[in-house]
Amino acid sequence: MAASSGSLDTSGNSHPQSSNNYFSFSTNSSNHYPFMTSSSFTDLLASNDEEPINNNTGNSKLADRIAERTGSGVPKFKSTPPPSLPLSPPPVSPSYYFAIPPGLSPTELLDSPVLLNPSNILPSPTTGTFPGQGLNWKSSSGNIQQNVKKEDRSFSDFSFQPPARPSTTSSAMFQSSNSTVQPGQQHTWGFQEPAKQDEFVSGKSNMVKMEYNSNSIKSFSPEIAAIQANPQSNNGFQSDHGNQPQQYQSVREQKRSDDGYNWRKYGQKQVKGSENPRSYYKCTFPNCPTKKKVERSLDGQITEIVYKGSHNHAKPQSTRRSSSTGSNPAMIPAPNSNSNEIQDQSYVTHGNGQMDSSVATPDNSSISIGDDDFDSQKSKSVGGEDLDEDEPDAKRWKRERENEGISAPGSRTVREPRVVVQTTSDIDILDDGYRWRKYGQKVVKGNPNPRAVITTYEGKHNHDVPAARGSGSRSLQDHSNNGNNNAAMATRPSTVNHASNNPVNNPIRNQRAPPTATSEGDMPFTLEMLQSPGSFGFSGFGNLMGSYMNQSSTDEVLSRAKRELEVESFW
DNA sequence: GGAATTTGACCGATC
DNA sequence: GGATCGGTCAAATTC
Repeated sequence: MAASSGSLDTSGNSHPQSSNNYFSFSTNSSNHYPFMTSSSFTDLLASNDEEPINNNTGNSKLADRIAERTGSGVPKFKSTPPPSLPLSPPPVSPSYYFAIPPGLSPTELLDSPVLLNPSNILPSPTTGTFPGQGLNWKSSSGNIQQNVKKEDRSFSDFSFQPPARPSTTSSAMFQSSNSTVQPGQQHTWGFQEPAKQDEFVSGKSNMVKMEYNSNSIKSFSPEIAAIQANPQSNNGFQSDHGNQPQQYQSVREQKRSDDGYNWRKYGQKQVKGSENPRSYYKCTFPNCPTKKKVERSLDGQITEIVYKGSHNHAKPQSTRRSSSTGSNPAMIPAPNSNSNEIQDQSYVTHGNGQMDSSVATPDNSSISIGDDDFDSQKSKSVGGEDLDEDEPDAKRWKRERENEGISAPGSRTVREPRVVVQTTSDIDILDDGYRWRKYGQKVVKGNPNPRAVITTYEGKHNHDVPAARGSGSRSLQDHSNNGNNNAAMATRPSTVNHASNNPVNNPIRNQRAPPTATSEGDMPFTLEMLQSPGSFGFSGFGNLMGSYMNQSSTDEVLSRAKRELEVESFW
């Protein structure tokens, strides 16, 4: 099938054989899933040479446009071997990814309606808070002007904190600085070197001093935050402070979570289809049924977190964490504090200062970071000396990956961490006419847009669209059905937020195809969704929550797609 | 010595 | 009914 990553049919035609109809980076007809393969961003982008993204505009290739905009060319996660692994500076300055196109300020970007649709923002499954609230992201574009200043403040608050010294306490991560972002100012992205990381996600400065990461992490587990702030974080970026001795926490040191709860590891298993060991944790609170699964890459970085169940107790005081690891006061913000604007972005924080309310919701929510691409992909870090502690299997994995050319020695394949709150009952009828049970939602790490949504479609419907759906969706459906079923799948989603089309933000493009996906028809694919109707459609700032917008016509989709493509060129 | 982690074994679900 | 897999248990180990 023409399952293509992050695709949107902007041509109005459904060509099963032509995956590039859908904003796809997949241009190789023999490989419709480049992001699931060893292809690097560069490869993928380069592939546009053959089959440029079909935006019907004849625009320059994305890679070229990126290069034009940035002057730096397309980041080469794979093809450009890291100079010397973890301690070296990133091949491309993280700030590079924050290049704002001339004439467009961060504020303007944030003012994009796509950011502001609160209906699309789900509460944290563990905190019940709404990430967007913390950022004061407005739900109405009509107030943009009035709120510009406020937006600016919020933006700067969560994002562009100058790097503090590594020894700085984690509060730096969430400090609610009122400093104004200087457009041209260079900021590190939270690749802060952990002065010390004796907690899994300790509130160290590295944890979420992630100027860059804050965007993509703020709504999620601090584990993720820590991971992303980790110099070895999944983006393959490396610390700007790379001259410091490597002080990454050991596996054992990472056992504790700073999501505010205490967890006890009760098992670990190597799951099939993933090279990463999966650890099982239980909440240590008596009778609390909450569990979580954590997958780590071989270098110890979390690639996925799955929460199961909900806490039946308030978040414990941070006594243990305080004593054990130099707790991060900011991780448990004082209610209504200014810093909540940032802290709300983290699972461990909650603007209302209550955890109970939040923990009551998980069963009804489903939020994830990462997507099934990542679930199934095999990419892993293989280039780091982190592998010193690898077990034989890990070494084997490394060897296999190298043999497969997945990642050249010394290079790093990135993988997004994923947070999933498992759910037993979120069913919605979406605009594609089908009833969907939402089980996960992802944020692309490394994506400046914390709300970018990638919806992964897996398999294909074995039934018709349920009746009584809007004409718009029917339009899409009928249209999609003109092709084969597989192609139809690609067009069913009514929205596309191709945040992942952002070459900078598309680590998933490096992902390999899942081993279980043996046929095109069964291959999972992603559609990055445009967001709310009338949205700016800026992929880099798309609304994370709510993958589907209520558009009612294909034309509208196409129109947005075009706009989005235009915006995409910023990246 | 206690607490936490590790890890092999076991169990249930699914194919 | 057997194989496989994910999840859990619990003894051993580590800190």
